[in-house]
Amino acid sequence: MTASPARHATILDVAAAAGVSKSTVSNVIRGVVGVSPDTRTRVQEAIDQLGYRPNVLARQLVQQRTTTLGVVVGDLGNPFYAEMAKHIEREAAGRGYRAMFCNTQGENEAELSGLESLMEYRSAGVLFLSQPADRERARSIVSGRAPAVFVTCAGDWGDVVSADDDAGAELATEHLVRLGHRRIAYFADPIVEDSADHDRQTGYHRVMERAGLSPTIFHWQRQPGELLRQKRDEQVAEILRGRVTAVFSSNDYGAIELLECADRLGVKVPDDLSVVGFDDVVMAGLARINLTTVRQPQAELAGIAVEILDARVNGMLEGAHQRRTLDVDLVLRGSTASPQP
Amino acid sequence: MTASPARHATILDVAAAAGVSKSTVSNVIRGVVGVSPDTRTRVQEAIDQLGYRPNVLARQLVQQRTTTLGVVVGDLGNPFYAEMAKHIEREAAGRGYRAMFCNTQGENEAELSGLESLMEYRSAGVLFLSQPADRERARSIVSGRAPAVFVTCAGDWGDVVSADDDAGAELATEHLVRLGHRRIAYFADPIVEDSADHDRQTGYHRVMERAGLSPTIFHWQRQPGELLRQKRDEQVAEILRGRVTAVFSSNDYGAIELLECADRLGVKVPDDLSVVGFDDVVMAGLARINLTTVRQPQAELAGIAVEILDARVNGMLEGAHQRRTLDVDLVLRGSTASPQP
DNA sequence: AGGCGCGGCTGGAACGATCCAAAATGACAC
DNA sequence: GTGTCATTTTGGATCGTTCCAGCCGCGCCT
Repeated sequence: MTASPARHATILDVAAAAGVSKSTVSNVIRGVVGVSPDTRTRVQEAIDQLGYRPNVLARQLVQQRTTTLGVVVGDLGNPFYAEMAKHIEREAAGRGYRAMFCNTQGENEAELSGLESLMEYRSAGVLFLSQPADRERARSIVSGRAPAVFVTCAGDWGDVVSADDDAGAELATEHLVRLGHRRIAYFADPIVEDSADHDRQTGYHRVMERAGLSPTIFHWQRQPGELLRQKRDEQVAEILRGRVTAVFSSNDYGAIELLECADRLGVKVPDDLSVVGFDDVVMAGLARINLTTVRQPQAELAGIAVEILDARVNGMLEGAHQRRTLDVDLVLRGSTASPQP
Repeated sequence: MTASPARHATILDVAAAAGVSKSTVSNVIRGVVGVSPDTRTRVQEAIDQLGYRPNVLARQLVQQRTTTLGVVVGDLGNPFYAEMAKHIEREAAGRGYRAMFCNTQGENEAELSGLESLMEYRSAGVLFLSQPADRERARSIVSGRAPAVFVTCAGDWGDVVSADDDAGAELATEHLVRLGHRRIAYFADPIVEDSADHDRQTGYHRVMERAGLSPTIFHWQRQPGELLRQKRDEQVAEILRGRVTAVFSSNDYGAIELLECADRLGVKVPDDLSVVGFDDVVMAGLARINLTTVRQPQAELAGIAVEILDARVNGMLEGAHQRRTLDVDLVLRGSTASPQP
């Protein structure tokens, strides 16, 4: 049970063992027609006996194409991205791709070097789960080398698959307006200035205007480490002092953060404050969180994204970038109610 | 802005552009000494101008080793695994590896084909984040081809990096005993029969015995789809009828599940029922969850796992399998209290 | 002047597959 | 026995690198 020599059998080893040429072994592996049944079984036996596994590197080198999908994700620790990553991995595997993840943690450096690395691996395509921070450089690294698909984020140099952020924001904001709220704030995401946020903000603005209400945009402050919690509480206390009675958060992550602050500050949800999120991560459905939110069809988003990327890779889809927008639903839970008089 | 030809420049293109041989370009790329500064800058300019990126496939083919780490994970949707995946990706990237994830969703088929695929990619090593279901076949696919490291799970054919599950279970159970609980149940994980679960169960048993209490083991039933919630509630109601006042769950995921059931059944935590988890996922620290749990040092686990794998890959670590066990802490939160009289 | 050493550069042989054109084989008709 | 044709099988070129042995030119020592 010592360390192994890690010696892999090659196609030549198999050929020798089966008494045929490497080409014949190759034909068997690839399942081409025109190999006699007799030879086929003989080769197959040699393969099994040697535990031969074709070297994908060599194959991809000669074929000039890979089955590697690069996935750039901002934070796998964020449940929404983790869930999306899961779906994407499954979809990719289902179509014969392997997913290579780059978790950038919002660091520009990590993102760019990750992308370069993905290109060096000759990834067949790149999937962005979060908007690249330095979009010009990201573009110059990828564009012209691999097709890109942006999932739930913006990108003007690739296909875009996203939920209907604008409509979702309308649903959420209208819900709050109908409940009778007048001072409704929008909590933007601090980490990325992405299009999802932008479109949600647009939807929010439109509904507010229609209802004759004045919008309030709130940005979480980015603070490192220990100060974070206290700082956030201060921020939230500040905004609540403005007698805001309802908040629409750009995403569930922020909404849950807000619920935390509210709990610490002794603000009752939904009695003193209504909160609506966006994403519908699994956690939002927990009885203890019970967050009213806008559901994004995660599995469908992942499925369509990989489908489009696959089509691009195989040249089945040429020309202008696609933009697919999926419908969203408002999921009513316990974090919203009519304001107290 | 049309679809691109996806043509990559090769080392020969660079050589031609710089007026040198491919070998010289290769020397520049690899940063070997013995290239004149003049030539170096000329080559570098050609590289920049052509946007040349070395083809990792070709390099790895000739070098007979890759910088790809395969990561097998049961469920990226599970926060604990997602968080571990994040740390592992970061550690791997820090050491120059790229992580290829296989998310198996507990399906044996997906696991084995994923492993075979990882071997076809000639992954330098394989990291198991969840115990392989079919360990014999998993072993036969990987063993002798790539070193394996098992993180927070069992494996007798590779290095093991895990938290001190036994001691953690003791901490958790002792905590409940000290609070005055007599009927303390252990909730095992349904999905994997893994060593983490096993060791935690052992620690639980020991403490129970020492305290002269009789152990109760509870297994979540695996039920697909809609029946799930109702079925679980029934199960939990059943166990509570046995006048259990405290539960130690094999992991946070299950503990949070249990909190859910308790909420639905109108059982008050911690008044009617104390709950202790294991892992300390981020979610456990939310005020709304507020779960007393055993903290696993996730980042350290990931760091050491990748470090060991790296050492194996580079032949710096030969011979017997290592077993590293990291200390854990009990994190006291609000889900535990003395039993009501 | 000739030999030596050395820094700088280069050509060619791998690596392990694919894939195509061509060769081998065999069956069958004449 | 020879020619034709379909079916199998094969050799060799190729993909883009690394890496090693060897080459070239130049300055220096004797």
